[in-house]
Amino acid sequence: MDTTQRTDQQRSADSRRRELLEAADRVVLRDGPHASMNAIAAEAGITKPILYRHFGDKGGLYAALAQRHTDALLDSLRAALDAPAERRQRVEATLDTYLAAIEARPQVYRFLMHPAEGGITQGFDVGKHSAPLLRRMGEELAQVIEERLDLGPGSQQLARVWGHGIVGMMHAAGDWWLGERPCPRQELVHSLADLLWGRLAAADDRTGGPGF
Amino acid sequence: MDTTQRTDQQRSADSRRRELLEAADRVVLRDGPHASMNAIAAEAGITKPILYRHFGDKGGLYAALAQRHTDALLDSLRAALDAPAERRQRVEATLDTYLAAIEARPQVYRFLMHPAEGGITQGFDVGKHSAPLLRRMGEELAQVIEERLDLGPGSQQLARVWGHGIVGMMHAAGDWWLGERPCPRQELVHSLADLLWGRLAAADDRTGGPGF
DNA sequence: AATGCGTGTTACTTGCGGTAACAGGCAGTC
DNA sequence: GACTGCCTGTTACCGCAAGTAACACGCATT
Repeated sequence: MDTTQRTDQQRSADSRRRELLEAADRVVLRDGPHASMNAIAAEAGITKPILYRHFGDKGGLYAALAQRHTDALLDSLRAALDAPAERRQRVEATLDTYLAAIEARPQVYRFLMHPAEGGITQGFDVGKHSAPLLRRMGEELAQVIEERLDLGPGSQQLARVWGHGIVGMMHAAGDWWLGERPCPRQELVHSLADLLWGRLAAADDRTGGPGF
Repeated sequence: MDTTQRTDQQRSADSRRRELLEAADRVVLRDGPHASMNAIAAEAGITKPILYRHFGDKGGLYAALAQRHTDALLDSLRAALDAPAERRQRVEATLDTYLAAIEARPQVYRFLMHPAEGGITQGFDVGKHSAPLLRRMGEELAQVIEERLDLGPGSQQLARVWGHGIVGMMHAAGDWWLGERPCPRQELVHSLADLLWGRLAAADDRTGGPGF
């Protein structure tokens, strides 16, 4: 009766959305975040208004697109973070997972980090302007840190600061590395882990006066 | 007469640019990075083509605008970094300077971090998509680290990784903090410095299994 | 047969970046 | 004094992309 019919229609509606998202994905990965709605519609074999009916506006489409990739990346990172190993091993594995991901698919990475080119964000939200991916990674890492480490009083606050800070470190270093490729990935991972392991504080001053 | 006239005209040519930049500054700070060229021209009391004659395109205007603010911020950071004090004191002072700056003028901060909304960047430059401010801060910090610290072999590479990494940490944590204001600035500074001082590596596992 | 409803279309509006093409003031030159 | 170049300024336009009616077909339900 209605149920079967409705289910069919529902599924068609859902899978249509998927198809549209995949078409959008192809276009965005080919043309960059500046891909026009017309281009995406053409790739999907349809016209603009359908996209707008499904996703509201360009921001909605881009948000849906970003969520897919963000979810996928976060899953990999969680796996690396949950592996049974020493703490430093886990940190390095997580860094390496992230860097391998952005190395393998730089276009996806670039798209995820520049969501604002799609969504308008008219209200001038000071702060919170970072890519949602960064925020989500920061919060996830904060949660893991707070669960596993004994940081004394104020541990929750501290864990969140560290979560966002470490993610930012990873992001900025990765972005720079991706642009200049100054060293192999493993070396970058090791250098960053060294930084987190306090080698900055432990280093000796250079000869001549009080050091940095 | 001639001289005064000529001087007037010359200075008008030079300072015209400054006036336009200041008008653009007002509009961007009021309306956000989405300010239109028409709006900027109106604020300056002129019309669009003049802006284009002075700055080429919107990206040029925004670049000129960004450079002013970036230079100013970098000057403050250099001052904090060069102050005569212990290493940890300097690190904290630099973090605090940066955070105080973004706290005091969040609109400037937001504008500096979103340059891509102005310039088109059609060619899909993977990597190098970060705000120029981040890159410049990273490079400056790398230079200071390499000058002052004895890091053994590969010190230059390591210093650059750390420079960009630390800047990214500061940026991401600052962005998150600016959005949520979960704690006073001084506490954030202290937490980040602790992170750089290896407290992550030194922390004990929480009871129950191998820690993070 | 008639009624919704979901899917699709064409054709339009609005707004922005960017660009001619033209108009006036004010040097210096014959 | 008239002529030429240059700088500043204008109006009016092009192209393009986001977003929106308004209309049209297919198809199950009544």
